[in-house]
Amino acid sequence: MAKVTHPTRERILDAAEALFAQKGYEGVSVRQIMSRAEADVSLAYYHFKSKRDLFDQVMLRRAEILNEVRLEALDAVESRHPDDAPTVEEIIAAFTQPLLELLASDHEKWTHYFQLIAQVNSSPEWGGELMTRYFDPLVKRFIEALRAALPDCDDEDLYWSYHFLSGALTLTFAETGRIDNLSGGACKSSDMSSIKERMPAFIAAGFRQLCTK
Amino acid sequence: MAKVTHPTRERILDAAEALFAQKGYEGVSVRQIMSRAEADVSLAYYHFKSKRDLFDQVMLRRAEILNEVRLEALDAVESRHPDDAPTVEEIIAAFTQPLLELLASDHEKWTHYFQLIAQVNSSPEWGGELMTRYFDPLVKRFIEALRAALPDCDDEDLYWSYHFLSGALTLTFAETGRIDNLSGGACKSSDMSSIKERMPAFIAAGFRQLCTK
DNA sequence: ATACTAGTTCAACGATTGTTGAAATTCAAA
DNA sequence: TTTGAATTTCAACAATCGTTGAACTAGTAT
Repeated sequence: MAKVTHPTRERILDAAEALFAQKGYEGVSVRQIMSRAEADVSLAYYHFKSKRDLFDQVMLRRAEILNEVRLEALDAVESRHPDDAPTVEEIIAAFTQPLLELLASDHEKWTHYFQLIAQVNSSPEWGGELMTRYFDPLVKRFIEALRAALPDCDDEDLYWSYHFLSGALTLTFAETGRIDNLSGGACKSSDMSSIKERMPAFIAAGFRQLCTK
Repeated sequence: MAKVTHPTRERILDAAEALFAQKGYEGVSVRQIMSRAEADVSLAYYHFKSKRDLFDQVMLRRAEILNEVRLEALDAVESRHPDDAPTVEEIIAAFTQPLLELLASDHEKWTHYFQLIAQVNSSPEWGGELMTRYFDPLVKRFIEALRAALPDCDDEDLYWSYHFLSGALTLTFAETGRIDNLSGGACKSSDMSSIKERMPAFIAAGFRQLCTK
């Protein structure tokens, strides 16, 4: 299933991903990317149409993987409930747990990607369009699952709840070091087990509060 | 109390704020800023030391105001509870309500500022340091108030809960249009009364879930 | 050996970047 | 009216930007 892609192309994507995540799209030059990829500048324009195309391919590469594993996780939860609906916690966990597993498989690269996503998500220029383009079909499936777990919930409450989830999630996985500073070291951005224990519970409680009764 | 500042300086700050919010620090040139401010390029370096200094002053200008009004809101809530502790909802509302009031006073400029904050907050390069620099003292006061409202809560749960709040809050006030797209128009990013009704309830429920017992 | 293609290198383009020094202007104080 | 400081304009600097065309190499198929 894994596509056969050129190794140089992958190196360029990795370098671009890391640098875009750190400094943002405009904060990085094609030359910096190609220097990190240890390849000539013009190779960027052999493998990609433009800087913007390179950025889009960075976004797309892991979005496909992420959507796939999240979908599997949701399917798994639903097949465990052939009759009744899964709980809110189970659905939220199916939404977040795959991120933790991907991080465990290759922390560095996936961290870069999640940092990039966090910045894209909160950018007024790109947030609305790009997140929609890459993640909407999957997100809509999750929202449908949540609707089933929360009968009598109206759409507005559901969408706003998901929006709050989205903000909390993207910031948390961006590992900005903010919580490390704020807590004086008591909490660590990179402490994934802390996140796993707390985020689904916190978010599920919010959903229930807003979407019940 | 309002400082006497040069009108040109304010115009530059407004222009920079709007453009930084839209395209990010590196996505905007000093020339673009000064063009929007309708002033000569070199005036930027008369009123500010550098592009980076201009950025810092953009951040600082409204941070001072924001910290002030939030502190007043927290004081007001606490003085309404001379004996017992305020509820979690009241504290969260004191944290979010001032943003709504500032938006009501000058929607355009404060929206730009909140968009900027959202991007800074989720940037791995700046998020940790800048948010700490500009908002830590106030945030720590809110966390102390929350601790009083949530006895037996340990620090880790408290800090992680605040972190989730921070992500949800900054994304929501960035008005990226994401929820408009996702909901097919059922929800609007700019619908402040929807936010007012839902965010404190959602967040407070999360705090209680994590920080109770 | 020849031809062809995919991959790579080198050098350069016009445009734009942040920044600066000096000259010109404005305007209140002396 | 003259002085002097605050503000603004103009022109330019070296550096870097995204992008491109032409030449070169490597490897495969004829």
